[in-house]
Amino acid sequence: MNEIKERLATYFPDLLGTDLADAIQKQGRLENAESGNVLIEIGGFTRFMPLVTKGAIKVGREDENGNEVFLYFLYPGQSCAMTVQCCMANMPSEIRAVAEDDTEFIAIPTELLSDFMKYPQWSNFILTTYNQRFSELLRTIDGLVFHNLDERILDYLKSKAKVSGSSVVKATHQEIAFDLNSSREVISRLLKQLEKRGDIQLGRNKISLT
DNA sequence: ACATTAAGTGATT
DNA sequence: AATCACTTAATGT
Repeated sequence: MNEIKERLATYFPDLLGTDLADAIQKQGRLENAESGNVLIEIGGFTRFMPLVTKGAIKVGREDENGNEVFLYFLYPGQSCAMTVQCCMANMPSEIRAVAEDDTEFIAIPTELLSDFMKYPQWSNFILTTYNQRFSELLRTIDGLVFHNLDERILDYLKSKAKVSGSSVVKATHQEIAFDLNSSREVISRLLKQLEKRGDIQLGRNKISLT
């Protein structure tokens, strides 16, 4: 049994069965990325669609002034709905995808995507990931609309903790500010409040969830 | 010991 | 909540 099929069985069991798994095994490639590697750049054309099998991928957007906004994380068993959208329409990417951790994924060449739609397992999978992303986006938008920056920080930290599997998050206030499109000072002050409330504990370059 | 980088603070808008 | 100007604290060389 080859590596790709093993990964599918573990993280994408719904895709197993019939010819689909064979096609993925044959045409897909197992790839690794180091933490910080940019997988998809804004305005770039994507050559593959990633199925995450290890680590996590951070997906973000940028406004016209170059401010970056964090959208969501992709975990093992998930994929990027945006890729499908812009690949099928042959449009440049609207988002940026960066490996948050040392990450492994199955890369599926984009030219196969429309072809894969003939497999019911695949079209179902696409619909499911679409729904998941949509829900996550709604949550993020809620935070934006209601200006609950402290809540957003907490959410962000929890997500990060999930990625590393540890309750200690390694990040500087500046990095958080960048991801949440805020300023370092504001993040520092809000983090201080959260610490006073007992939600977190601050250290240099690290934050512990409690 | 010194330079660099992260974090804290007060004032202003 | 953001920005500025500055201070203080931690860390690397």
